[in-house]
Amino acid sequence: MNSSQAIEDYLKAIYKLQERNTLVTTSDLAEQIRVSPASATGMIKKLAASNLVKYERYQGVTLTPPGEKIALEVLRHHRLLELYLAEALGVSWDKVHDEAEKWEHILSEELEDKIDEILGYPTLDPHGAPIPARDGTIGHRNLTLLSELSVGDQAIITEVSDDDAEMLRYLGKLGLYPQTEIEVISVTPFDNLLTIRRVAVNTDNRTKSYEDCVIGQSVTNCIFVTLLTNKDRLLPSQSDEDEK
Amino acid sequence: MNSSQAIEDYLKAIYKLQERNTLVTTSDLAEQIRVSPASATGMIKKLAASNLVKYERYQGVTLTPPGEKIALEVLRHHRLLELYLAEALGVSWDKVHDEAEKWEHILSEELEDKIDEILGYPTLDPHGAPIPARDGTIGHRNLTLLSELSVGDQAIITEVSDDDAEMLRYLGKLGLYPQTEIEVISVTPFDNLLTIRRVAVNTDNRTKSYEDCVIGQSVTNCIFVTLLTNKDRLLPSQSDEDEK
DNA sequence: ACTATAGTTTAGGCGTACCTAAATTATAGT
DNA sequence: ACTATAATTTAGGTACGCCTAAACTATAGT
Repeated sequence: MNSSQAIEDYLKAIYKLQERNTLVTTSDLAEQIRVSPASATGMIKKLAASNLVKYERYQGVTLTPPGEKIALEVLRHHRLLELYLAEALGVSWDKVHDEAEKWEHILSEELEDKIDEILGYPTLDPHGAPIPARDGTIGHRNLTLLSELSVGDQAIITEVSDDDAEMLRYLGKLGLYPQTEIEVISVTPFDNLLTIRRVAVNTDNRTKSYEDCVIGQSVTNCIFVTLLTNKDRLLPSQSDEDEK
Repeated sequence: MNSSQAIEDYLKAIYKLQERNTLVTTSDLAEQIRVSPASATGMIKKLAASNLVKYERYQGVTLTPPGEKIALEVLRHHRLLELYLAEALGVSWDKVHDEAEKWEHILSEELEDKIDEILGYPTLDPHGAPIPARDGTIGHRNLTLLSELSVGDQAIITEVSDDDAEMLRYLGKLGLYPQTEIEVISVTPFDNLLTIRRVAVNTDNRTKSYEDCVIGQSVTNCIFVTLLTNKDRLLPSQSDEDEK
């Protein structure tokens, strides 16, 4: 595998963009990697020449199977390392991403296996993202953004973006971690500010407490959720009561 | 600290060569780094321009204080990582060097501190080499080579070279680890083959067993020892008996 | 259908770190 | 002291991955 760090970074970025956007453009990629569009064009051509991506000028870029394979390997390295750093070395969740970003490119298969074993073959990283398996399979998830919810919706946070340390510190302060149960209390007509009610189980393990916060779009676009259906709902909501 | 991986490698190599040779030449360095002499010259000039080494054409190279500081930091990273890989991740002692070689350049100070703490602030790496302290101090050791010993000499292995995996596997097979007590049984007149008696404490913790092996110069030049004086001697030796 | 603008590519360069081949300098043997 | 040899440096070149500036396409609005 003669893929340099730069190549791995590009493939990973393309993979992540493909998860969300139908079409991955040169500028999307350039922005994600923080590189000029001209540089991205150059690398894309190189990747296409190595059959790692499919590419037609002005038409965007798509991973080929070999390209996706490498992307998933890098992603596996990254997410296993994030979890290892958090669990074994006590690195706080806002810092694991940047560290893992450096380490992912030099992690040997042998060490990866040891880490995987030590962690007990985990499937989710500290931010809730699925860890690809060794064979390159990865659990599919629905990527509903918190910003897409409406008043009264109840949901479980499944995942948060891992690449902005300051954002993660903020989310930590608000208690918005993966697995947290929330309800949308209100939405402003402008700027889509959401008032979120967070449900926390008290230390007695029987009663629950609620805490509300107001968050803007840059935050609600970082948080992925699973919408709870009526059956799943665990707390009486404003909208339920309205229906009566 | 704008020192690239290449710069760090050069400084570390110069440091290691300085420990042994009085004069570090361009070709010594080129050989150590496995680079052409021409490349070494180029990098040396660059290091000299950054005041990391003192250099005069054809006269060899010496670390300046700032250069030595970086070298010791890299060495600290390397040796802490070697020990961490061995202890926490169960990597065998012949493989820790190559892995650490990759990781040493991206280890952050924060993670280094965590690793140091987890390991209990160790002073020796798995091959017996001293780990520089955070402040850049490093325990001085006498680097007597096993190849310098004579018949009848008894010694403790203090350290072995860490950079040749195959050699380390061989040493492991022979049981020649740091802290092992040995005696030179015989030396051949040609090629300096040494017959080494290794002392092993039996599982009963009371009796000792001995095992002999014959090793050549490429092996005896990899092993550093502390010579035992008569007082320290723990087993009756051939030469002691000869003196009677 | 045409033009303004946004997106993309080409052209030409830069810095790092390596290489080989040729020229130079130092050193040791006679 | 001189020359053969070994060590070192210079000269010129490669690959990678980035950059800016300029040229080019595509697309949306009139």
